[in-house]
This record gives sequence, C-alpha cells and structure tokens, in this order.
Amino acid sequence: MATIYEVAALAGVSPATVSRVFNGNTVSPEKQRAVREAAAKLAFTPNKTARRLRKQSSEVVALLIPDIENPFFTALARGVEDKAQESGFSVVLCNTDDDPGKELRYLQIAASEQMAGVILAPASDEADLGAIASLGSPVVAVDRTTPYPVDAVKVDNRAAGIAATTALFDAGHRRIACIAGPVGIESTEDRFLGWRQVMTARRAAIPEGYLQHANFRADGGHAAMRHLLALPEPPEAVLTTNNLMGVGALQAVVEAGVDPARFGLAVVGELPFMFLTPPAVVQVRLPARHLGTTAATMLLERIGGDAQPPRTVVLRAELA
Amino acid sequence: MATIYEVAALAGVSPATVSRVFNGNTVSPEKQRAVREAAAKLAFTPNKTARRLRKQSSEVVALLIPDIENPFFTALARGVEDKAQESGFSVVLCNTDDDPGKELRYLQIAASEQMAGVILAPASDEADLGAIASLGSPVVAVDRTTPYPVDAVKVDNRAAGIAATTALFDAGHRRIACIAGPVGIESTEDRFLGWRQVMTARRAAIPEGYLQHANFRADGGHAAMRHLLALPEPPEAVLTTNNLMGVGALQAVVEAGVDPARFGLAVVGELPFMFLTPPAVVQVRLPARHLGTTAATMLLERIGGDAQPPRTVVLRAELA
DNA sequence: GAAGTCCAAGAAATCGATTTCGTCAAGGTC
DNA sequence: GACCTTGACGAAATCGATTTCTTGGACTTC
Repeated sequence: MATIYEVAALAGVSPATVSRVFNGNTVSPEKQRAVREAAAKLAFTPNKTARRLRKQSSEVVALLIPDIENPFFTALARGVEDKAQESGFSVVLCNTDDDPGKELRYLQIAASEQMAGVILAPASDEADLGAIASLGSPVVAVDRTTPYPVDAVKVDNRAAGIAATTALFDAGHRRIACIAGPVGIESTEDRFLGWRQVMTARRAAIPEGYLQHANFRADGGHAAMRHLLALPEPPEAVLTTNNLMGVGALQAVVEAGVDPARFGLAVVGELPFMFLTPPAVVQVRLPARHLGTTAATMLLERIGGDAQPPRTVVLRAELA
Repeated sequence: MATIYEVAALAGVSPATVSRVFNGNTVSPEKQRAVREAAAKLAFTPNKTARRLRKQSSEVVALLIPDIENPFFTALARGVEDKAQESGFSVVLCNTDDDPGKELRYLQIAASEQMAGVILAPASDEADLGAIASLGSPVVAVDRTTPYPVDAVKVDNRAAGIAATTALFDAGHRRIACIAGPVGIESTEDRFLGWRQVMTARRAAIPEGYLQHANFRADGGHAAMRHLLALPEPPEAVLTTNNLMGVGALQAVVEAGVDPARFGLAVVGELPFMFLTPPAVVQVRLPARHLGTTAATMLLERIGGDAQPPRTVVLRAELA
C-alpha cells in the first residue's frame, strides 16, 4: 500500500501538500492535478490508523447489542448501519451477550480506538460509560436507558404491555399471567407494569406466581410457561415481554397438550414468519429498524457538534 | 485517558520501560512494581490506535457476511466470535448485503485498518482480495470459496442437496422442483446439482421451469414458488437451497390453498422454530456455528505463523 | 520605496506506543 | 588487569497522516 510520501515524491510536492489536496483547499490547480494523478497511479488509500491517531477521531461508530441472534436486534442493527453509511460512517457491531463485563470491555475498546461514538442497548442500569464519556464521545442509548445523561431512543414499553394485555382481555381472557425478562431491565419492567396496570384497572386477580421472570430466550420462556401451567390455578393466557420467550411459551403450551388456538398468547415483538403462528396470538410490533435509524441520526448529530441537552425520543409500538 | 508518558513520570522510569513491563521481560522487579502501581493508579489503557500504527498489526479480525438478518450467518458469526475471543481477538462484523461493491469497500477498510485477518463469506466469485492480500494478511473463505489461494471452510453442499432430494423421494414425491439462490453462487450450485443428480439417478422427469433462481430471501422463495405452482404441470414437492426461501415457498403454498401437510418441502438450512413447521418439511441442518469456529481456528493459525499451503475443510450437513 | 497583508507550500512537530540503538555496570574468563 | 558478554534502561527513531509554523513572493496602500 502506497504511503503519502510516495505520492508526494511522484507528484514532486511535499506530503503536506498531498494532504491539503485531499483535506483542504489551498493548493494550486496545477499541483492538485499532479497529486491526483500520482495518487491514482499508486492506488493511494490513506492509512486509516495513522489518520485516526493524528486526528484523535475516526469515522467508525460502535453498536453494542445484547444478543445477535435475536431478530429484533439484527433489525435494529440494520437501521443503524443504513443511516451511518449514508454519512460515510462504518459500524462496528459488538455482541455483549447481556453481560456487563463484556459490555465494559467493548466500551473501553471504543474509547481506546477513538471511535466517533457509541450506540448502546445497555446490558443493565450499571453500564459504565466512564471511559467513553471522559473522551467526550457521544453515546446514544437505544431500547433501554441508562442513568448517564445521554441521548436515548426507546419504545413506549408500558403502552405496549397495556395494548397486549388489553387485547387478551378483549379476546375474553381473564386469568392472564406474564413472563417478563430478567429483573432490572427497564424495557421488561415497563412492559409488565403495563400488564399489571390493565389487570388492576379491570379488577382481575393476579394469583401468586403469575409474574415469572425469565432469561429473554426461548428456553427461558419455555421453563416459565411450564411453571405457570403447573400452578394450582393455571392461567388461560400469558403475555411475554419479548418475542423469543413467546416462542418458548407457545412450545410449552403445545407440549402440555393444550390447544394453542384456545390458549391466549400476547407477545411484545414479532414472532418470526407470522403465517405459521396460531391465529390467536397477539403480536405487538416493535419498530426495530426505526429505533436503529433514529439512534444513528441522533448520534450523527452529536458527532456533528450538536450540543443541546440530552433528550429521549419515544417510539410507539403497534398491534400487528 | 492516561498516556504511557504519564505512567512513566509517575513511576520514575522512561516510557520504554513502561512498555517493556507490559510487553517484554527485561525489567527489574522493583521497577516492574513501580510501573504496575502507577498504571493501576492512572487506570492506564494503552491507546490501541497508536499500538496498531506502530506494530502494523492489531488484535481485530473482520467477518464479512452477506445478510445479517439470516439466522445462518448470525449463528456463524457467533461461532467466529466465541473462538476469536478465546485468543484475545475482537471481531468486526460487516454486512455486505451480497453486494460486491460493499464487500470491496470492507476489504479495503480491513487493509487500511491493519486488521489481523479476514473471514469472508464471499458475495461472488469475484471478491477482490488484492488490497488485503498485498499486506500478507490471512483470509479464510467460509461457506463459499473464492478463486484466490486462501483457506476455506464449507459445507458439502452437493451432499446436502442429495440428502434433501432423496428424503423427498423416500416420502413418495416424484415431481420435485428446485428453488435455488442467485446464479453464480457456489453453495447454491452445489445444492441444486445434488437435486439434479438424484432426479437423474432416479429417472425422474425435470419439466421445463422446475429449476427457479431466486434472491435468497423469503420474498424470492415466495415468488419462485408461485411461479412453480402456475406451471402446466406443477410440482408436488420442492427443494429450496436455503432456509429463508423455504419460508417464502411454504407461504406461497399455504396462500394457494394447497395443504402444506401434503406438499413436499425440503430446505437446506433450518427453518426457525421447528415446532411451528408442518411435520412433512425436510430440513437439512447446516453446522453454522461449527463453520464459524472452524474458520476462526484456521485464521488464528495463520495469524500465528502457519505457512502451509491453503486448504479447504468440508463439513457435513445432516438431516434434522 | 517601505510597510502590511494574503496566499501557497515546505519543514518540522504532533499523535502515543513500540522498537532500536547506545551506554553503563556487573560478572566471568583468560 | 584486560577483554568479552549479558542485562537493564534511557534516548531517539519509527509508524503514516495531519497540522502548525515559517518563509517567500505577489499585490496593495500610503
């Protein structure tokens, strides 16, 4: 790979002039032409590492998501990527496995790699943004917020929980349980608070054990559903606060010999490939890509110098 | 963020000594202790960009995949990531959208960012590895091969196509069509060659139009299936050469009012969430994660100095 | 003619970590 | 005692691109 010194020698100018041709304007047309020709002949590509070190910045942003195999997050990543690319930025996708230790490591890497900013679906309320914040790099929290004063984009999760639970009520169900994600995750809590709000408003009983916490994955939803079905007074319907747990719950229902068409299931998020889903399943569609593009837009504004106070944008989910 | 100069000043040594403490061995125990204490007090993290520029290498590898929303590739990515992390490497995941232009751009970025190597699911036979090859950085092709002399890991795709088609035959189907991916993709071609091989060996007719090419996605499979169903002599079964096209094909079958339980479908790859799948669907399970871990292992060996001639490892798919 | 201003462009410094080179001291061998 | 080897460690160079500083020439104004 050719260096700027080789281009300069071939063009008969100094390296500073080569740099000026590509980054600034005070070069005569004659020397500009010589430089561009030399660069083309040598297929010159600036060494991005050297640029990054000198400029203390780069055209790379990090996206930290908790589970690369969850279609919600891959759709969100697509949204981020599409928007970032429009502005000449690359996205480094980091999979935290919902593990705060992994998350911290990626945040440190983002800082020591001079990344232009970070979009973060936090693994917990304890995301440590110290390293990245001390550099003044912008951060946007997506889907879940963080105590740090940073921009955020999220879904109105309580409204999603309300809409899903209301739909189960409207379908005639009264004994409605809830399978939520791990304790301490904001989007989880808001969704089951929506469930509880509807149950309370409708004066429906919430028997002991009707709120189960699981691990966000199909196997967690499966285990929780089995637990619910083993209760003295099993539910006739269930809300799961994410899509993969909904799959696991439905699986447990089928395995227990319960007719899926008569069991009520509401899922926050989309079950993949809807036509294969029993007709009675309520799905609350999350705007995953829109979350991604919105987060990227906000981050790009910060990178571009936007200095207004941190804000939170709330997007609506909708019944599918 | 503290620099090595600040650590050196606090420890009362030169920056070269600080570097030696963390990278070499010729430092007295007394000075080692002073350096480590100073580094801890200042929360020193080496500036990775500076390291990378000086060393002309990094602990980052790139993984280029053609579709981040295809579960096959996200599982492959998980395999790569798990293996790379074991050895202290980070993975940069790049989504090429099966677009050779995007692929080329990412390859150039990998070169100008001094990445340690690239694992590449090529977007076409024309992947241009010139930039990365001129740096001597190792490349491993995964799932599909490339004309460049590099290591490769793939599935025995012809055997997968043979197994899938044979299973349809054994289920009693004789009019078996094939929906393949875009022309020119090696894995696609091997799979439909497997289909054709079985059809020929079993002396089954292949009417005009029984081989459809589609775009790898559910919508492509959907359109191709509709085309097949509109033939004068529609097939009673179909092989799709990837999972998403299988979903689209099944959707078209349902929409056409054909009973999915009586229509034969074989899919190379796993349909998501099997229990929702009509029981007659044949699935040939691809070892996606194993592809990933194998590719990463080979790349790490190359990074570590392995200089033997390029090799290709072929993994087997299996009937689910 | 002298002084001031502006522009183009080369030389040198900068970014932060690593490596190379040179020096000194200690120990061993002849 | 002289010479050689080894280890520790500081000073300087290196990586490649960008930015800052300085200089010279051209032009304008007084």
